[in-house]
Amino acid sequence: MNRVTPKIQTFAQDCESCPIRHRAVCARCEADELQVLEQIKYYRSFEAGQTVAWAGDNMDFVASVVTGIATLSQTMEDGRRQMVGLLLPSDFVGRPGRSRSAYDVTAATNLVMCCFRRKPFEELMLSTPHIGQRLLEMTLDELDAAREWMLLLGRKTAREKIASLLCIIARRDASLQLSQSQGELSFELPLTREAMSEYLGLTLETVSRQMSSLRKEGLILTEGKRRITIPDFDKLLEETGDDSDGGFLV
Amino acid sequence: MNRVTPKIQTFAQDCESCPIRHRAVCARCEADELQVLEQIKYYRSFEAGQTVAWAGDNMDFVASVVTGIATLSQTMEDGRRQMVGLLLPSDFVGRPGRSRSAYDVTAATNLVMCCFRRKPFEELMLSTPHIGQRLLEMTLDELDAAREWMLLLGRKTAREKIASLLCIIARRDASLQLSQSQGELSFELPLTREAMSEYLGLTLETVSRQMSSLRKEGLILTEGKRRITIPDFDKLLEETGDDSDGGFLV
DNA sequence: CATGCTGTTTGATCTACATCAAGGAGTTTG
DNA sequence: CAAACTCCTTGATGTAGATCAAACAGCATG
Repeated sequence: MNRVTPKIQTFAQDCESCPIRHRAVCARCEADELQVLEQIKYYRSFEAGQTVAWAGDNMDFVASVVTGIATLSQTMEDGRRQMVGLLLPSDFVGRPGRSRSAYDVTAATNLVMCCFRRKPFEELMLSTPHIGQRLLEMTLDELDAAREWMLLLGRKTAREKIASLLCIIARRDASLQLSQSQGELSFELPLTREAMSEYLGLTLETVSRQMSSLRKEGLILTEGKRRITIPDFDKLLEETGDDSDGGFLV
Repeated sequence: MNRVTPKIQTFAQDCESCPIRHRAVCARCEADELQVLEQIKYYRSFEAGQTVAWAGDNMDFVASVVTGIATLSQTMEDGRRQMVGLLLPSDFVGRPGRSRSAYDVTAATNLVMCCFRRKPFEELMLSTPHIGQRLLEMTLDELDAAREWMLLLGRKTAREKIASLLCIIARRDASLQLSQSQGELSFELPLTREAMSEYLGLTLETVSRQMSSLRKEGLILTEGKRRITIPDFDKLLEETGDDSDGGFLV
């Protein structure tokens, strides 16, 4: 009973050609739509730390992450920051119509995005119901993730927050590499301590202390600053405070 | 320059007949769709405190709030609770397909919901693109609200949290009653101190203390336990920590 | 090879909020 | 109209995590 994989959809089952959402199974792509998408799409690369869009920008494109990681953040006037979303490969950003809120979109690692110019994309959406359907599914998943995160932010301890984040990243990472040894997971942390703290509603010092504490207790192993190995995933999962079968998904 | 109203869509502009979303302007209702919706809809009433659906239930309906207020909560194994959504009249609950997460849905006040049986609703959605469109818009708004709330949960002080909540409820309430004296808002708090604490990630004692503190400073006036009057909305808004023009929407 | 520079760790101290505890105000109930 | 209930307030005390501060590790730079 391996609890790591079940909830994970791997790229293996994906529709490679659907640029909207590689992650999910897509059996509805039709040639002419894809052709239109082909015409309005273009790629953009960003270096780690570069800003994709500032809060308040009128983004003239919508995009999906091809490789790398981007973060979605809000900032208060006095500089307090809260990350509100983590964009991993196949995740989508941008919305039809106006958003009331404004987020910074920042590359956490080197990043490649597949962009679609907004206007033609919106037109395509109107004429192609299933693209709207797809976006609805994705948005509902994001909403679920945001609400899980609200529980984390509002009620979890620092230790539980860290454990939760590590489990989520490990899960997502494992879903990309089909090879994984039983129970043991190893991955490169894509976030600095500061970015983690912004995500978890903590300070970077607290993040560092909790990481050290997990390390001392043998729940995680580290090589250098970024390489993390989880010798026993289930054991770390117990530290998250989640129901044992709660399937987090970011 | 009245900052209270601008972001609020009033019922005045609403399409009364569209059961999906009264709040937004709907110019796309077509007779035959409405007829189908008519056939599959039914009303349910709940008393304050009653549970509409438990976490883990397979809800066999989707629904929109007609009158009253419902809350969406998650609970951890050890009983820690976090409210993740507040459903006000015209808000929608339920989703096509399965949700990974499970929420309790509870009536905070007496509640009337307009329900649609799930199966036929989903079928209607497939055959009627604009209903999906509408749901996408609503879901994106909810996602924005959830993300605003993440900022609140992760980074705001207790005082800022209370001020934010009061401003949000006052705004929503004002949008329902067209009559409002300049700057002064008065409303009935639909939540107990405990419910507020669950929403804000605080304890009920802290909520009570902060309310008292705001009262002592004259930022709010109270009659009994529930009636709140905000003599100067802008002043209270300054306590929220938000950008002055940040338009919260729940 | 010193000189930064960026990201991290660890320690000492402080504080906002939680926790524990008691009592009050407004109801419903017998 | 007492008893019991629910919801709220206020006080005393405890603590998780913030803040302040110093130093270190890995890298790039001149």
